[in-house]
Amino acid sequence: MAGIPDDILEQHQDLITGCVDVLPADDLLQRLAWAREQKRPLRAKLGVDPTAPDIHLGHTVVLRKLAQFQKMGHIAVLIIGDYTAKVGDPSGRSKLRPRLSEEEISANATTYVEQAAKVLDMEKVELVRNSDWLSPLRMDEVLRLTSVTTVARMLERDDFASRYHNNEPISILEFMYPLLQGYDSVAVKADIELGGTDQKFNLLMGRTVMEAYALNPQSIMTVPLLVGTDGSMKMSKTYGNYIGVNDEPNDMFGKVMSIPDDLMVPYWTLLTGVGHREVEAIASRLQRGEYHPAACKRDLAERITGLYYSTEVASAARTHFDRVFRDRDRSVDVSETAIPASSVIEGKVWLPRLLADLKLAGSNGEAKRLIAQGGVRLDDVVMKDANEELEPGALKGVLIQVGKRRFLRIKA
RNA sequence: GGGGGGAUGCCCGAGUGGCCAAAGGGAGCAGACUGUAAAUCUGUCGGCGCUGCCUACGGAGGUUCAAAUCCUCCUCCCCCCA
Repeated sequence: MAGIPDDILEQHQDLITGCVDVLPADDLLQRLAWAREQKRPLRAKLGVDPTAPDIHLGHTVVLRKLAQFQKMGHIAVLIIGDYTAKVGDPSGRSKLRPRLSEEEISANATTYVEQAAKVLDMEKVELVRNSDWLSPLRMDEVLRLTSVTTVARMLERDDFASRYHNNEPISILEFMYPLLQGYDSVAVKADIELGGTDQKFNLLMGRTVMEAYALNPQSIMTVPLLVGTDGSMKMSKTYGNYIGVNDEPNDMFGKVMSIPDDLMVPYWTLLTGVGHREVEAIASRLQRGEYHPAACKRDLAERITGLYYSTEVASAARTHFDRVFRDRDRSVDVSETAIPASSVIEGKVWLPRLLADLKLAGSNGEAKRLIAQGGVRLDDVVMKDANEELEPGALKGVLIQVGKRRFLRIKA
């Protein structure tokens, strides 16, 4: 690349690390160089629909990418899709999305911004809502939008195509979504739009729309979808395989520890902000057996926890984890509770009911199964009899353990 | 507008009158093992103090000793033709 300064090349390398697509080829590099020459920052757009109240680490992957632009002096344009949330993005969906109410959307938007602040410098973010420009659109403008593409092109898209072929519903409304998202790019005059790989179609549609509006079509960058703690499906609250940015430190640490080993390197790459050279070093040391997987995962968990809390808290979470799970030290801070009145019948406490009442089991039946499987301990003694009747007095101060990680102490 | 197909447990998906609380897989949970809440293996997986009872196979009725399975109507979805 003649005439492009080394530090721009280095910035470019940093930006594309972790990305799946950066299109068109070299466009980003040209823009970075141009921005340098013109002393004008680029406008990097990220649109998010406030469809869920909590954000998890999966959402932070693209936020971190946006934050990188921000750190390089470019403008992070964060669009809250309060209008598009009502339409519902069909991306990756096999079903129609439920439409959200205004109240839900606005509440979600608020918490989203709060949580995004853990990754982005919100002081410098250009924060806008797309209802500002989408809501007043006139019908003739909408029709102009619908004419920029064709049904055939819409149906090229994977999720539409598969739904179409699997006899699953696609509403016309859903066709509007990519067009509206593209119109957002027109409204904010985006140089670059970021998104997950599932957004590729929408991002490319943004280029089509921008062209139709006589704007220089944006560059697009996609980041991988983060695989959740189960190791197979994308991280999502509905799959229950997520790590929330608001999770308690011990929980966050523990959840990272529960990921399959194969996920360690992707997590280092996408979630830690650690440079790509360092990640490569970690990966090769792991592969050569110079870095113990358990140690690597602890370091990862500590690193991630530290990004959302202080390094002291993260280190405490590590110590806590080691004591409770590795060293099986039961004596650490376990919450205390009284015996619920509903558990005491005729002066006796029937163990399965107690476990169910304390939410340590979903039902009496489940509690009985847990006992039968040897998963219930009272003060470290495995309980074997599901019909155990206990005196309330004898339970005072007793540590109840269900499975490996659920503990509760009865108040003395 | 006409014709045809479909809706099953958290998810996917078998089941076309009794042996069905419903195969199989996934997720979840537990145990063993360990490097950890990885991996692997085993068990479990609607509720009820449970050799039985209750609730459940889109919704409401009906037939039958007996219905996820048959009939009627309704809701929603898909396909084909126009």
